[in-house]
Amino acid sequence: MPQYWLMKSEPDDCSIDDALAAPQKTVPWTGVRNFQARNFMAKKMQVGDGVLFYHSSCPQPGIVGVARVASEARTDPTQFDPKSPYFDEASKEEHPRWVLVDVQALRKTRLLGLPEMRATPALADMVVLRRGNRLSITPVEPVHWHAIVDEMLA
DNA sequence: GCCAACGTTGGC
DNA sequence: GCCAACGTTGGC
Repeated sequence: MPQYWLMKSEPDDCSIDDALAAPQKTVPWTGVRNFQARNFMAKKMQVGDGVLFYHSSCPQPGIVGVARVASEARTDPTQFDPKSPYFDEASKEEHPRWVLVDVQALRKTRLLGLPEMRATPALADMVVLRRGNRLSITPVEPVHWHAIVDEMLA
């Protein structure tokens, strides 16, 4: 069964346009430093899963594209790089703490902004809309995936 | 810049 | 194992 995910990226760091411009339209999803989000990648994601590409921490937060999980989880090399903002001193090479998956952008969509998401009854109980949610990766129910993707790709 | 909300750390 | 302090996320 395919599963669906919403993945947040700061567009200053990696926007949907950046992902589409990358080789094979594929970018390594570096920098996840939250155990719950990590566990989604390490234990739940499968190649081919659908991804809603979300821009966060920007003037117009919201869904901006559709992507797919393009690799199994593997070690995130930035945790070992002292010059990286994602460096984790406590993570040892023989026991890496953080993983990433590759994400392949499929296409850009119109902006489905956060206010519009909140105003859409069919999306009311999406995990990402729950009060106080800060997870950078959240599972998406099939009903929500289809409500969004069917309309945006129509 | 502010602040709500949540995660992590560390003392006990 | 509890919980206060601190740090981070992310919308506004």
